[in-house]
Amino acid sequence: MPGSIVAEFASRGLVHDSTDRTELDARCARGPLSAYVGFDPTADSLHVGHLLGQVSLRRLQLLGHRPIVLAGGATGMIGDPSGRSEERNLLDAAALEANVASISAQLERLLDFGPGPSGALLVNNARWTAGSDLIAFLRDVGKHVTVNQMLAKDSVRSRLEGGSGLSYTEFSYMLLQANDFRHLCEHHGCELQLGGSDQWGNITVGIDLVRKVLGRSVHGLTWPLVTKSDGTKFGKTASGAVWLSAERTSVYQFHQFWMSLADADIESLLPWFSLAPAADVAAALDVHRTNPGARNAQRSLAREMTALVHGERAASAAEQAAEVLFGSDPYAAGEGIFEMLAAEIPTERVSGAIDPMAVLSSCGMAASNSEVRRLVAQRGLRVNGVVVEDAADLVSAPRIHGRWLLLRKGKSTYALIDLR
RNA sequence: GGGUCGGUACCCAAGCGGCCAAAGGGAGCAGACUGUAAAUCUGCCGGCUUCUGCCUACGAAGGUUCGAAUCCUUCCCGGCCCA
Repeated sequence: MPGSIVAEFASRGLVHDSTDRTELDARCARGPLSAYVGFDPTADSLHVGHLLGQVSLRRLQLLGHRPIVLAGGATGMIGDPSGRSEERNLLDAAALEANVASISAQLERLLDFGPGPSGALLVNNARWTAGSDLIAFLRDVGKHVTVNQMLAKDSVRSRLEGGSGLSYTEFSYMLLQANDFRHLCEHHGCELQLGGSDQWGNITVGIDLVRKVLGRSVHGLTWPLVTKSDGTKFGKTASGAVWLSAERTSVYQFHQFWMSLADADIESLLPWFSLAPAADVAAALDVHRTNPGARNAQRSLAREMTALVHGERAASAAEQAAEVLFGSDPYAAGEGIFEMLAAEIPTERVSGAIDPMAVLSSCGMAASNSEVRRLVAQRGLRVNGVVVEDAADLVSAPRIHGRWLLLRKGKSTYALIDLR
């Protein structure tokens, strides 16, 4: 007997809006159901902004239900106006197709695509939308949705009121999404659509369409928007989005992203993202509250998310790297540790004489010579844990294990120089 | 098409002939305090530099002037109003 989605999501504060919960509960009790989350493949990697959707599907899969991930190969060509103040750039079909392909590899680590009633499914709406004919679409889909309904959606209204307007193309987005739900219900028995709260409008259009076309009653559930207490956008750092692809965001950086979450946010983020049982999460938060300085909640979420996305081994490597960097005397660390660190933090191989300015800019520590001077003057640069008083100190600093120099800028920006 | 207001550094925004690499705010970087957090305070924040200057920059191109982000001409782009 699969578990209750409502109970599980509600206990974690993951329900923002939902259709009738008693009905959905009753449906869960009857057996596994299929549920879907969509994403627009606007890049060749997912980022942490997408992760809650995927984790939610995993959560539901662990309850015994079947997750369907929908790649918006067609809708990505349109652009969802929800939560956007301006029209987006349109991507071409080939780019979207390539993106879907590389993202599917990432999804395979997050979800179990094996056979069985709860095996995950990846679908691309380009398959059933790209070749569809306009007249048929207008008759089969457009006929069932009134413009009055569409105009009432927040996403549309805010754009109309905001003066920026929206194109007919974007206006049609919700119809395509509704049709996706209809397609998935008809061909894959999908009965639930999940999404962030900004998707609620689109989801309800789909539910109505399914009822009218297929005469079936399906469900929708949204989670709250992931926000941060300081008002900045979740998943964005100064250097841009935090990606799931190790090529775009190193495992170490990914790990540090979770590690450095604010206390004010971890209380909601831990239950949202962690797949551990609610009781365990509550216990972890209790520990955290008694000693927030230990950052135990952040540490365990960082570990879990890194392991989920990059695997156990990469996660412990990142964790160990962080421990060396933020812990002890670098000279005390074993030789093997540095080999590992080199894979986690920016590392610059240098042969021959060191040119301090060149090295610092090539390893990404500083963008210009004057920045190096500034940094040194402000005592913000360390080699092997010792403050650099003069850029020349870089040349004279003793090499760890005869080979390494560990650079540190400020508190938490590191780089290695390999002088082998 | 006509009118009008505007385009200043990463973003917002002041300046409207010299004292302007350009006020103020935000972002960013560093320091102090801390807990790899938040808040707060301090410094830096175009590039190069012998730290003294030099170079590049106020939408673009020309011009006036000893001197222009500031004045003139043309062009490009955006907002609003009228058609």
